[in-house]
Amino acid sequence: MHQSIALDPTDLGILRALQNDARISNKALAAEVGIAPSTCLDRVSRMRAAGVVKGATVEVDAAALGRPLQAMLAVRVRPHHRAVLNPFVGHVLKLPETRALYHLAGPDDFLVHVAVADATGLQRLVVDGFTARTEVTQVHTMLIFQQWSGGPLLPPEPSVPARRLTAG
Amino acid sequence: MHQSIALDPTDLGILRALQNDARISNKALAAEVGIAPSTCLDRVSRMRAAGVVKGATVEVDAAALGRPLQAMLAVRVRPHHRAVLNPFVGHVLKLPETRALYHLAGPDDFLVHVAVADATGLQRLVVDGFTARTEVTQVHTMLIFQQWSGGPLLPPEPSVPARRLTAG
DNA sequence: AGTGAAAGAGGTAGGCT
DNA sequence: AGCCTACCTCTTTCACT
Repeated sequence: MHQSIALDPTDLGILRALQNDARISNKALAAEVGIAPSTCLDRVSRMRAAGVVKGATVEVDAAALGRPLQAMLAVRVRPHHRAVLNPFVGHVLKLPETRALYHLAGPDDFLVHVAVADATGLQRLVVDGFTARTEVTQVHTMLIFQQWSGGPLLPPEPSVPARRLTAG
Repeated sequence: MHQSIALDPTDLGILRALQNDARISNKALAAEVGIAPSTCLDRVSRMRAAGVVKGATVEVDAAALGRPLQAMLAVRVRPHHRAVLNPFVGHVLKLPETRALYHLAGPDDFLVHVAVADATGLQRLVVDGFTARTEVTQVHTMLIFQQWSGGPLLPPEPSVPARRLTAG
């Protein structure tokens, strides 16, 4: 871990392809970046070992699962002690409605991305899961109308042929 | 699309396993939920066709790619016309720094999750990519200290054996 | 709908250039 | 380091229950 590896344009091509479709076969991946399958396997293994490539996951349609309503909750927690923050984080991650959690710098301490069945479910989540807790001083609920994901995550300045980077 | 399918506990097990590791082999997946590989293949195909399971993607370590600084930008856009919103969305999705984009109900219209190399990169992104645009009236930058992802996304009330659900 | 078997394709390791 | 080959496992189809 925290290992330093150099990513050349071939590695970046692999990264891009894997982010577009994590289930691509190694053979097809190798063909796409123009190397032999065995070489490709080695490249991917090294990027996995370095921590550049982490787990693969499928995207699931929240609406199709009966959770068509999504929201961002901006939460303020007091006091800002580890003894308070850590249990709060653990609690939020245990909630089945939680999709993502962000610890922020700013007036709002946390942003929680949640998916619920309906307005009643959202109300119950906010009241019972957040404002009921003594460390939570404020919750702002922002409904999500629509969401998009950005393109594949790549290094800044893609024109540079090879950079020494640190995995972490 | 928008097809109605029933998800039984076996389907939910498949969903959970695929969200934990999208690259699991079909054979291992079938063993995990206790069905034959051919049956498992059929289940996954139907969930893909129904839109419940969408594309698979690998998680990439932003810090390892030279983008260790992440932030949420709360953006206000005026006026709220499609002729204004659509080009703004297109612009944001084209930025290489964009990881996700959310259209919200509330005083802030959009939340943009971005990953940059350093504070200078963040400043340039905010100034050149957002406040420079005439439709953008305000940008609040919130640094992300740490982030977590929730568990596998599953239907509400998991005790119900089978529900009729709508993909979309 | 679920299964089992069989043909075909792909993954993976080792040695070589 | 990259590649080729050979083995071997897995995927996928199809007839059957």
